[in-house]
Amino acid sequence: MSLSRAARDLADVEAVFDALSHETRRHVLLVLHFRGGEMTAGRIAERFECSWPTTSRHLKVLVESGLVSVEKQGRERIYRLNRERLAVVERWLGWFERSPARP
Amino acid sequence: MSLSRAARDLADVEAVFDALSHETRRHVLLVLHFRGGEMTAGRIAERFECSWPTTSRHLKVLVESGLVSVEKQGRERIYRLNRERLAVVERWLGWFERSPARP
DNA sequence: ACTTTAGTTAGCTGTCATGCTAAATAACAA
DNA sequence: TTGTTATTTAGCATGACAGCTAACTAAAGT
Repeated sequence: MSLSRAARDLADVEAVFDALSHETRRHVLLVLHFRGGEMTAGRIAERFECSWPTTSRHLKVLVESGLVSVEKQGRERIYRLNRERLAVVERWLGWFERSPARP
Repeated sequence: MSLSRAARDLADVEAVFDALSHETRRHVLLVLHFRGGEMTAGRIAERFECSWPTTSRHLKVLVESGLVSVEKQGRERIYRLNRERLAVVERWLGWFERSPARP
């Protein structure tokens, strides 16, 4: 059973904003971006204070939000930034450009 | 003792993304926008399922993030959308437009 | 086969957010 | 002053989340 378009959009917004609500996750996205868009889990984790499993879970949240994707390569996992996915945020902000109904 | 600019920026991003992480709060902002930018607490609350105190707390979070401000008028409180504050999000997104360091 | 390397999953814990109801405040109306 | 309306604060219960360590999986090296 598939969701309506509106419901899907809402779920996207939910997932993306939820992922962005944690400083570590926002930071991961920036690190990914400034390192060229892709890195292995290990190279990401070594840049953060928290334990590796904790970072791993943050990455999972990011993947589930669609902001990042993973590809397994040998025993490594390569995380890749999906820049286009940030459009979810831009689209949401776009509502505030539309002129409100007048009183 | 004042925070450095960078620390203030970081705190702003934190507060704003945190405020935006809850669907109800995002919804409040949209309602405010489409109703012309300002509403009393009561008129906001009546549009939401959750109890009035719960909405009230959401409003508080929004105010603390700077996305909304309040003004007391008689026994009512008027909540006002601060559209410019959404620039915090835009600025953050702006990082991803900057070209990453090349490898 | 055994070890090392890369990374995730499981399970636990403490903290914090969210929801509720009931009580408090504060302005206005009678 | 008593009551009513508007709204917040207090206090509590529940649940989600983030952190940790330990255990697990899976690929690669020896």
